Amino acid sequence: MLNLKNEKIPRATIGRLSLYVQQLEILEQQGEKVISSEKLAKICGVNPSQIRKDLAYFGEFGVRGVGYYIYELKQAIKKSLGLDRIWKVVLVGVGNLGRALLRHNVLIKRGFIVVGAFDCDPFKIGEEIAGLEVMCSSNLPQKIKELDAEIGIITTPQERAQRAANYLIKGGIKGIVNFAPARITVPSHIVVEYVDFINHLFSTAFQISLNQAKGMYS
Amino acid sequence: MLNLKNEKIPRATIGRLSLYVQQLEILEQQGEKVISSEKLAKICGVNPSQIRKDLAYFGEFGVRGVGYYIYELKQAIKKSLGLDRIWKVVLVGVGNLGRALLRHNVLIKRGFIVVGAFDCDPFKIGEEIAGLEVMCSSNLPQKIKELDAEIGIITTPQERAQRAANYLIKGGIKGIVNFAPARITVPSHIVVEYVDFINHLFSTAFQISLNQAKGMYS
DNA sequence: CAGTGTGAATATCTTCACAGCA
DNA sequence: TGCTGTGAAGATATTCACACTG
Repeated sequence: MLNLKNEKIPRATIGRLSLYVQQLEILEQQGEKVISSEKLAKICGVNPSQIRKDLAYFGEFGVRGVGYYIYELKQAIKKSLGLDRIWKVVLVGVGNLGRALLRHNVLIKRGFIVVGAFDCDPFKIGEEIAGLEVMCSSNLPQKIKELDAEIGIITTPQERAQRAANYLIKGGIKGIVNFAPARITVPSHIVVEYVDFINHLFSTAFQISLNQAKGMYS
Repeated sequence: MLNLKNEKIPRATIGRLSLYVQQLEILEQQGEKVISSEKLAKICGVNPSQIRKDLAYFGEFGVRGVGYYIYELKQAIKKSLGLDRIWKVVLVGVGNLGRALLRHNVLIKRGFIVVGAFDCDPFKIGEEIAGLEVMCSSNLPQKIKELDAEIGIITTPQERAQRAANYLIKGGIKGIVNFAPARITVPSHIVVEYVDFINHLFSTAFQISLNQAKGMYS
């Protein structure tokens, strides 16, 4: 159950909370118990007030004069984001990227369990990857209900992304994370997030070009 | 060579330009020649003025009363971003994700050629993936120079990200795209971009939880 | 007294609205 | 006439600065 003040939360805040959770987990592993917004800010590369503001959307988790108890803060953030439970996910498109995600333990580590893998290529159907048998995409609508999945990950090529989305929608999916370089159209009650890592390469290349133009490497 | 007005470009603009390029390429494949900011906006899911403003940072590419010539616009954006050439990239960390990126043709399609793959695991060194022989990470500093790479992609586990970064820095890398869930410290003249797709899953889960709290599915 | 929580100030980003050009 | 390019307005996001508290 979400517990939040009835302000709306900036998109950017959500992205950072994810970062905080990850860094808090690392600190926890290192045996740290308490951290100040200033130190956490340094680790995350953001401004300390930013952190305090971000957290304030959800409640008061800190102790004045002390800081934040790491374990409690992590739990509080996860609860605030609705991450205090397992989310069932189906993945559509078992290419290189899809396989990597299926085998990547980061999903399960963060509470996302892939309960079904789908592809439309007959050569891939039946193959077993990371303990899952690849199923035919056209079974998606029915399987989503059977498997009780709420989130769909699309890792198809660009031209098949919309079709994958259509299957997911028909199955009653609640949210889609789209790794394909294509916009998709969905009913407004379905959440869509786009993951586009090429733009980070573009951005890096651009910034390097800027530095070069400034004569930084000459 | 970059050609831009000497304003500074919003970060968010760069991210969208990447999106425009991809959509323009799709339109081009579909045989379209001209497009208005309004139509492109609809395709990209943004506001038309946004597109015009984004483009205005780099010059005047449109024709009033007509729109934008797709091919010319795409070229102009790529040139503006410094993407009118091939960028040589090295990849460090040949796990599931690293392999997927090496085999993923999207990199080369966008002008990024991986010229070297590195790992510190003796079992992986020597293995051939996508035509590249995996080399020992400790050779990075020397190899980066030999191969003339400018961008490093880090796909190691979290705890080895900083070491990978150190090797890259020693080799004189100009930019780093870090897929590992860890912040890294680098000298200020080196560009760093973080790719964190877990945050999109977090964000999706959170928004679904919000919808549920609003009783949207009840 | 160290460090949170927060209103107020600033900076940044987005959208509007319309002048101006093909 | 239709659509771009752009200043001005509006909306968001970030940072500052300090009152407040354990």
